[in-house]
Amino acid sequence: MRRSERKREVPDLGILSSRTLFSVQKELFSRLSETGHSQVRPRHGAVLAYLDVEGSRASDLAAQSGQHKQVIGTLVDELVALGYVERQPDPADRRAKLIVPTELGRDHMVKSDAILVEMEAEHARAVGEEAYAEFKRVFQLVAERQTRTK
Amino acid sequence: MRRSERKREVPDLGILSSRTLFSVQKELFSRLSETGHSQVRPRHGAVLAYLDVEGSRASDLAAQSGQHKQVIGTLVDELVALGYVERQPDPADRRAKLIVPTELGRDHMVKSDAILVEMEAEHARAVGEEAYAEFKRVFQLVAERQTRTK
DNA sequence: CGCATTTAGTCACTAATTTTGACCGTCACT
DNA sequence: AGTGACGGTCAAAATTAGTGACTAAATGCG
Repeated sequence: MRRSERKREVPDLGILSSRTLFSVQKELFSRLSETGHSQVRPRHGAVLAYLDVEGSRASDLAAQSGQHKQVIGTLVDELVALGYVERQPDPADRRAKLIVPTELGRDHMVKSDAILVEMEAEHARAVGEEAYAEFKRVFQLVAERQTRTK
Repeated sequence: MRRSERKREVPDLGILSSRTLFSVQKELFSRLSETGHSQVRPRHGAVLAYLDVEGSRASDLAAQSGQHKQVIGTLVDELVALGYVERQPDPADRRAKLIVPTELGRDHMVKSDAILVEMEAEHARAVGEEAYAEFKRVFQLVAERQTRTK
């Protein structure tokens, strides 16, 4: 059997992750753009995906998303311009600034969380609720292990 | 519970895929560079991951990797310069060219396949062989479903 | 306290990557 | 022969990623 064929029939962990990631992103942002968030692109996910309603620090977002803090900086600039977040001084640390979602930003967060939940619910329905729950459980373990041993 | 905390404890499918993809890539290419393939970067994976020993067409690689064919073109240029692949005319279609791995390219392919297998074997050992096999089975279904409904 | 070190964030710059549109030659079908 | 689709490349624009240096504030320590 050809290698390309084998990769198609028995994809490795990297291929599965990559295919899943990019098609999840594609569906998510295409559906978000239908609900009024057409200006936000996947890369803004590094901020919006981890943002707290109470506000988050840029360096926390950098750590969680795995991006450099300079990247977070420009993403926040763009999201400020689009009206999704605001920069506020952090009362606990005068060096830091809190990135706080606006009403629009909170709407985006709520909707994208809901779309993700819905997408996963459809998969669960298709493969079986129990099988999907077990899949998520093991996936989380694998992701943690893999991240650690990098 | 804060949203960022919840995302950490119960990551969604996109977050899990992204974390897994990037740490798999990081480990794979760092180990490859220790075995003499230090010039090859993750993005070349779009070509090398799906390449057949018999040679593959650029447009097949584009379709399988999800990249534009222009991207495949530049990746192939770089891999040719590095001595990993050659362009040969496709006997079956005079428009097309076959991307064929050289000896060096085949070595890369064999080694990266082996490293991936090894990495997965370690996960399987940690979470249980059976659980891991079931995880892979469901992951493949989910990836297929997700790719289809994009 | 006073000094060195670390941390949060930004600025400015450079390199790399992705995306677009047009283009040529070949194929498949009529 | 004529037409539309396909395989691949070129060139340019737009987006994204990576570096080094810098300010201000917090932290640690003698």
